[in-house]
Amino acid sequence: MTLQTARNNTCEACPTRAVCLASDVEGSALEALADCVRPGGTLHKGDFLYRAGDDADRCYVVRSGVFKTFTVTAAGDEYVVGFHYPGTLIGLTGQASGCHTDSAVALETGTACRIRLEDMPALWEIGSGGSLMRLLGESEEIAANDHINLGQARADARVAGFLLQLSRRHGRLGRDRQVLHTPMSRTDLSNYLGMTLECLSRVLSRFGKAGLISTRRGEIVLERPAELATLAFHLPDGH
Amino acid sequence: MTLQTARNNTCEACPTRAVCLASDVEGSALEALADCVRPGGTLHKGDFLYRAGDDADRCYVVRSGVFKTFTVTAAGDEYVVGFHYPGTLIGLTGQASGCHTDSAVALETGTACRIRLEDMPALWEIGSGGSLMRLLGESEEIAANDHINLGQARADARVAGFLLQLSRRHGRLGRDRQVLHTPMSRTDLSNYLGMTLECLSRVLSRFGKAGLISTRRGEIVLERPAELATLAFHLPDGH
DNA sequence: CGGCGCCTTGAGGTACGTCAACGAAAGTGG
DNA sequence: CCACTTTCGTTGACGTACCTCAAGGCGCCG
Repeated sequence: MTLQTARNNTCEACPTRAVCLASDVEGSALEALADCVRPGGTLHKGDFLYRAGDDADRCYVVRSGVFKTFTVTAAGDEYVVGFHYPGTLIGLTGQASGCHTDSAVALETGTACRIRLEDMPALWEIGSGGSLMRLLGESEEIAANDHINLGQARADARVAGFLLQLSRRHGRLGRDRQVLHTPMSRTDLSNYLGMTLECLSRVLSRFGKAGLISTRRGEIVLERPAELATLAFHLPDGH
Repeated sequence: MTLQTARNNTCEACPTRAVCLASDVEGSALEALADCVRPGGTLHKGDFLYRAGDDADRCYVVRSGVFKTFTVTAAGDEYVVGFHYPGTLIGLTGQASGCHTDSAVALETGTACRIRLEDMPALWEIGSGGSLMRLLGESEEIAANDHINLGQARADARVAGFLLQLSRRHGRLGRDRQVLHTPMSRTDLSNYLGMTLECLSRVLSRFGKAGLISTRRGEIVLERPAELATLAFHLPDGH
């Protein structure tokens, strides 16, 4: 690997830099940041970023692609806990016990940056502590949003709420808010949303027939976001 | 206020110290910690720790009592997002936007310590960064647990899962794992669990008649935790 | 004692889970 | 390139659990 390609892996050249740890960092501090935040190798669909039981001596920020986190019960059942797009901090679960309690797997080709816990103090010194707090706050907000969303009795409301949240995330990433990139399977999505595969399929079919959305492979297009919003719970501002 | 009573408010004298930021800190560093973590005044039932819209220039750790966090929709509907016992970090929501998106209110008399964001780097220097990560990780784990729990279709499973999670939290706090302190109203609890008040009441009645639990005012006693566990989803270890 | 929250219990409709079959798309081997 | 296999997604019929609406205890406080 040449120096040039190595440079391309730094925060300075990162396409998601604006929504990540480097958002408040300028100039020479960027180089210091590169010592703390190490991009990992390319992961392909099905590759694990980390597994349940691994030492939790670091956490990760998604750089590209989409990752799914999940836990497996003693009975072998899988529970999908989250879908993580670029600029999302993951891998904090297990900081309490010392090893990860969940696993993270790539849903498509992507990369993630590793942050070793021992580098955390340096991160604060560089001045990206504020960015770190922002990422932590976003994690909490997504979790809170999910909590409310899953508490909704109606499947329609849960699906609509998920689509709108994902739309907001797309907006923050500078993507088209109407064309949602959804590399996860129906099985994973229904698991995540706390409903059966069949129920999710029916809801999406209904939305499609009503002209609210259209579905392509690995993509869901919001044709009428405003009408979708009437189906979901509604928070005061662009939560 | 005398010096003595002031000392009683420090981490050194805190009853929940072992599960909080001070768990890894010894000796003189405890004094430095006291400069970062300031205990707030006593809050009584119904008092707000913070409100949606307040500047998010600090976060909080519950020191005593129980707090509830919730968001209010544009329509005025309240959604309970969490119940927070001593040793829990709250107030991170809003770090992204600059002001809190949820509110925190005391469910009974209690106190919370404030951590100003500007003191965060000092926290890391003192050496309690690891503790902070542990608290963050616990937040994430609770959120993940809630996500799975709420995804359960059966109300029985959701309630059983909640009771068992609360039991584990009691254990960490050194309390009796069978006698759960539950100062929240049925309305709040049903809201949190994503079901109606009536449904929750029926489930608790059923559990009571089956001899699994007994309910007193502000208390739920787990008579047969093992049988409750068969009703809830089951994670590999003491999650 | 009467008023008021809070919780409980009851009856009926609806939505989602379950079981099952079908259809569509991608990957495999000849 | 084409059948085969596998995986994934869709659609249908039925039972059950929860939501809705409604009435009835229980504790608290004036």
